[in-house]
Amino acid sequence: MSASKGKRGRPREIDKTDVALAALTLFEEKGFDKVTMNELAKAASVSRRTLFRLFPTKSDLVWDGIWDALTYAKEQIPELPSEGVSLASLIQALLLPSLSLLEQPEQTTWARRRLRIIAETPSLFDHPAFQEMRQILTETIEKHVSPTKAPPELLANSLVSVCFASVLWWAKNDDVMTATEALQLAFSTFSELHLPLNNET
Amino acid sequence: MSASKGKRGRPREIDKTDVALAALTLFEEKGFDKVTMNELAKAASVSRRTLFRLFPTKSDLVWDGIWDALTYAKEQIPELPSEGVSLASLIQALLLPSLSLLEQPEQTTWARRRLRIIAETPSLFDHPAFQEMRQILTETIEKHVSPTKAPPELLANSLVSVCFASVLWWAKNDDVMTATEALQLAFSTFSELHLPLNNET
DNA sequence: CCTATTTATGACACCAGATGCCATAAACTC
DNA sequence: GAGTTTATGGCATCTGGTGTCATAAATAGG
Repeated sequence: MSASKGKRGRPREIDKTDVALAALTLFEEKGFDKVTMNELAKAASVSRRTLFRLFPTKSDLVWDGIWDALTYAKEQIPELPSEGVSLASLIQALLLPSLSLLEQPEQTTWARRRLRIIAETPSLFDHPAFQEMRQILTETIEKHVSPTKAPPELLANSLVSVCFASVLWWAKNDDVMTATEALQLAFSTFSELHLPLNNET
Repeated sequence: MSASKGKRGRPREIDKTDVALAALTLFEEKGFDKVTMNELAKAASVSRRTLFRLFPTKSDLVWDGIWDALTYAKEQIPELPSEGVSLASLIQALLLPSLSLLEQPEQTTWARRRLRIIAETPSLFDHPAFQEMRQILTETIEKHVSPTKAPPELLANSLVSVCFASVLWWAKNDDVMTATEALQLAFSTFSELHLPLNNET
């Protein structure tokens, strides 16, 4: 399972997932902010320094393992028609499938535990990978989607946010509906919205 | 201008806004993360401890002064009809007016400077006041808005996120349109979206 | 088997944000 | 002027995060 593929040096002795799991449990018990890294290192029988090498930031202990979704979305971009894509198709081709990754039986238990911790900890709401996601989505909208009235960057950021909100909500209410259904519901509610536009030219 | 209203003790000697202004300038020059609190204290001729008393967190140096918008939204809630409000009316009554507060001539210059710094610094994307905003909006939707297909909490969180995205976008592109127009555009784009709903019962 | 290389690990020191504690200085009320 | 209230500053400490260096363990090659 480890990367012992003809590589030279000493192979990894510590299982990252074990450490992350111990961390998740502690976070659930005491709350993310109340758990210190020293404490965590002791609980996982690892030195503090090694813990930081495995997970450069405390937040990575929670976020690691959720980002397959992002990877998936990136991989699907080349499959898009080169132009004239509708926003709805973009959501269907990139966003919805990403969300449903979280619902794969293999991952969904861990993913929900992680997301519930995130939902309870606003300081975890942002993650560097989001920045990448916003930028990629902006570029994709600019290149592939037929022009809309709203600027691509605004759309991309809004889409990412609504996705995130949907996923967090799902993690706390997975008995009600799936993550993809939550996202669809959010958007369908917005579509029934008719705000008067004041175009003052 | 200071709160010297028949109050007892020693009056404030330091002008908070002066300190915040010096901070903003430094942030703009070097980037939020590259400015240290020690440095800042020296630049503002205040002791480190006093600086932290004035602004409990570094992020407050940027966020303080933007939250009149939140206060305004809270004040408007009692004015809502007790039930049967549409989501569109809610947006019009609470969210859009809050945004337009940022465009008041007196505040807009500072507000945009602050927001531009926030836009460039993902670690500033969340602020404790957002939590309050999400919760208030959730409760307001539950009590005043006629039931929608989407759960109130999901709607509230999405709305807050889209507002925030719109405001950030506006701060970077204030020459193109106003913040309220940006928000309207975002929603109107979403309205034209028709995602197929897969209700698998 | 021995050596050189690669890598994981751990101990130590250090920076930066944040907080608690205590002493002091400057008003303000009486 | 005496006592009270409040702002301020210095100090110590906690916590997340990083750099550095030495050491231990495993592998490839002779």
